Amino acid sequence: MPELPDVEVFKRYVDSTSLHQTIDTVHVSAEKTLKEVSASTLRRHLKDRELTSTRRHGKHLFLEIEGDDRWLRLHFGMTGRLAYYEDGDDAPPHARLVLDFRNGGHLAYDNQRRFGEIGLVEDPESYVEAEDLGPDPLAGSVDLARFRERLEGRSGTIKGTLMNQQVLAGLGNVYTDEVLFQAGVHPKAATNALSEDRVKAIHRALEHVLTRAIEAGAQREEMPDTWLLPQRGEEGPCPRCDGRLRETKVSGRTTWYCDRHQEGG
DNA sequence: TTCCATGTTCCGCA
DNA sequence: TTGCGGAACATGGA
Repeated sequence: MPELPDVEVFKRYVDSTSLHQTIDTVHVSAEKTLKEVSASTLRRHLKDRELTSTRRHGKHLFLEIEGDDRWLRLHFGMTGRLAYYEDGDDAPPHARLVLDFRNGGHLAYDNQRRFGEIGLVEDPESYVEAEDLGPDPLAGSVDLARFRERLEGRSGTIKGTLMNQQVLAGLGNVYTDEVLFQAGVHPKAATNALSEDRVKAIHRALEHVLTRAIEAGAQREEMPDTWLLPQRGEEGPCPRCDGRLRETKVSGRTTWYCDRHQEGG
């Protein structure tokens, strides 16, 4: 689930539930999820403090800790999510980090698998730089010229390029398929052979898909039925043309595309 | 039981 | 040397 739109929805969720409340107790389990920090250090940085703001870059969510010199960093892997609750019975089943607020609320980072990451970083910018993450496509800095520049010199498939977090931060398997579907470009098209029009179409689809998906709360069932996403998982008629939706593998990932209107493979 | 999964990392190869 | 693509990783559901 957690690609850029999902993480943006998590960000807004934290903003509306968990800011400006004093953290009373910090529960940490499954320490393998911890990256830059030990459980005791994490507790020390969070206890008796408040979260004051949030930032997102690609699939990473950063939470500012009031009066502290570190930000909490959350990455959701394939199955991570957040849950805010007041009644302890509503605690999610695989909570790896729970913040108990003094007002009685709880914010839980839940992750069934161990692919996610919890860390403390100096600030979002230095983390992004240290990890060499590409620009966030919704941060306003990726206009067409910048986008073209990011694709320059890439020799693989367009799908592989778009999923590369060093090229652009935030696209994963599912939304990359959606972007290419809407742009009418085959996922196996060679990045360095794309025409200017194709690059333009991908850029346009990228902004549209991400923005619209966030508006839909990143809920698949809320997305337009002219999209690939709601039909993903079953070979059938394309909602945009007379073609058929097919499954294949690109860069080792299951890939869905229309065999008619997505050209260039 | 076997296969598959929205994530990243690692290894072999060009 | 660099970058690409597939395998591996952990865990549970279909």
